[in-house]
Amino acid sequence: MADVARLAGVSTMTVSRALKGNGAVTAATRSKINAAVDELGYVLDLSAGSLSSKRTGFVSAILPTLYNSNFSDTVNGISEVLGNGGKEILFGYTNYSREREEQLIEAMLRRRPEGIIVTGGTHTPRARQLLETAGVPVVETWDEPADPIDHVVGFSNAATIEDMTARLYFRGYRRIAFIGGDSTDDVRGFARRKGYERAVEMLGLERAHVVPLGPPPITIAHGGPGVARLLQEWPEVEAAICVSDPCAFGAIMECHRNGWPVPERLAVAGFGNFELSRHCWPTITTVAIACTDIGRRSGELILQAIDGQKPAIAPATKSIQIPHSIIERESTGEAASSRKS
Amino acid sequence: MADVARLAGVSTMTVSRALKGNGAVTAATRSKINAAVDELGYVLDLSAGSLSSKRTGFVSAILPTLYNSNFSDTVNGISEVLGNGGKEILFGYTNYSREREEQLIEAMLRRRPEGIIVTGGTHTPRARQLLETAGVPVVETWDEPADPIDHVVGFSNAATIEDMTARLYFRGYRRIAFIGGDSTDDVRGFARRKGYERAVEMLGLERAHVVPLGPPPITIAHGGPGVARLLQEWPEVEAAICVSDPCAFGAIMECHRNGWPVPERLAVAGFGNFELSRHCWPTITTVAIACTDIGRRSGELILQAIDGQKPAIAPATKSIQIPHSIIERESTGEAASSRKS
DNA sequence: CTGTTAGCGCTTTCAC
DNA sequence: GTGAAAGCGCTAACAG
Repeated sequence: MADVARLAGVSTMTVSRALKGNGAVTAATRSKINAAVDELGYVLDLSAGSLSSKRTGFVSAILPTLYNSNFSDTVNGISEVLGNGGKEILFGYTNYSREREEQLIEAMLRRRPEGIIVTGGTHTPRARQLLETAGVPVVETWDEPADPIDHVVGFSNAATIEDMTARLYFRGYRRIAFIGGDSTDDVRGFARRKGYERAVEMLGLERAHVVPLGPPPITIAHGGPGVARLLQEWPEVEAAICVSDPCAFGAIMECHRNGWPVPERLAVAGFGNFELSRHCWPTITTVAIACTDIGRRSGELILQAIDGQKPAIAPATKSIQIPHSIIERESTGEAASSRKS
Repeated sequence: MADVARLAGVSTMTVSRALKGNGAVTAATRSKINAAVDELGYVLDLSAGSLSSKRTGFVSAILPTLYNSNFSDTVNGISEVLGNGGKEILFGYTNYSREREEQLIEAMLRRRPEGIIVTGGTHTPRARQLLETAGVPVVETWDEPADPIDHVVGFSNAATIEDMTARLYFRGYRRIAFIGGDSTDDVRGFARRKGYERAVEMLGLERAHVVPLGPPPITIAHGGPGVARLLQEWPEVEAAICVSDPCAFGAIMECHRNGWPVPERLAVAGFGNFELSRHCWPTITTVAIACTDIGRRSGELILQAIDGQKPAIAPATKSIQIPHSIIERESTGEAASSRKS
């Protein structure tokens, strides 16, 4: 920067102001500086700047996995808002491990993020403590933590599947099973299963049946074996709710393979409204969440909190509810009436 | 850090050494320091450290999209190797826009990465210049650039589809179409289409037929309309090679929907060996690339180059070829013989 | 094995 | 609108 200043015949301070755009610099000096910048191929060094300004321009975002377009949507939402706010995002993936999350949080804290977005409301004690004492706004997403650290942008995973179960009941299904959601490592899948069980109880259904799939990530590959096991364990089952759309898709493909018509032999529903489910044959009934909005709202909250910190008035902790909706498609269609008739 | 040093009764330099792990520090002083760190809840500030040491610990990785598990695999490979090498990764997504890539490169350069991994070998002139003058190792991946900037970890997209076309020919198919690959924005898809056309010519097939899908990203949604249009434009077609697996999947689902048996009425092949294709019904014939290896090798190259720079001997620019293989599955199975008989 | 000194490249703060 | 001085929090380099 000193070189640029010398070449432009000004001080480094003026160069700094010109490059940041906001500072008050004459058009003339500005163009001289730009010329010098171009000639030297100079690129501003933000790491030096952030040391001095005490604002790194980083926000951390920690998510479970790269391989889930629901989370990718959230990432997109975060990027969109924070990008416009001039922040860069440091992404980290936990692979559904709380220990890994703790490590990631610690690693990111070393980069002095101005805000932290995490997925879910359960963390290791140390992770929680790190987040609480980090001194920057924290947003927990995709869940409704019992005891929030700071801000929350989430929804009740249990409620979504309660709704789905009720909807299947409404369509005439009585023997409804759940595939997945047995591992506490997948906080959200676990909550969905709980929602299923609660709904079964409230609707007074004869039986709740859960097919365990083990620890996450649950992928397409889990659906086939899951549905095969379900039909063996409970041949009278009429409908299966899968912990997620990819799992539902795997289940449906297995049904095709075995000549079990969907939804006539077995209705299948998923979660997440993945692209897959819209184009699959049959199309898959699912729970739609505004995943991108989760990211956007989280980003907005962080941005506000960063700005808000300056007036020495800590902005009130916010909890934003993201709505969900049941999308009924072919995989649970007309079946109920036809099977009854 | 001064606080920690005071509490532990040592100098900041000793604290710095203890915290980096490598420095020579007595076990006794080290434990005193750790105690002080824990008591104060101190977390090292890497941005300050990197200013001083001139090593930021960052490596940039720029990819086309979040929504493609092939690239996610590459991201995973990069993370794996660079994580072990003590580097953090700054990810950026271009959404297949070269302008966006240029912006990303510039933004990342401001963070002084120690290495840059980009996807593909075509960049805007300015982007190319930025990469060339960045003074850090650059790896181009997923392609075989005609004029590489520095290192390359790639493969010939054209060759993969030449192979696929030849394989279909070998299986008896003669009327083979290609779906997608019409947009120059998708460098790799475009190359695949070129491979198809070359193969058609070399095999002396009667006709090359390409169904255009427009600019990327090409998703599942494109497959259905693509195949419908193909069968209308060229009813005699026997096999379709899709620019990617998701597209092939969409095509197959459309076939189901219309009662066109796959592969009996139309054989379908894809690219990328997505999880989808292994579990779909029918399973999808595809090109498998060692995507994770692309990431791993790129990471290794960067790591070597960073180390190598010190001995003042610039390490030779390397070009690593990633192999591909054709995986034949049900979507192109037995059809040829049966249709001939 | 530990401490001292200097300085990384920028921005803050204040003066003009 | 521009400049000078000081310092952000750490580590390189050297001395002991």
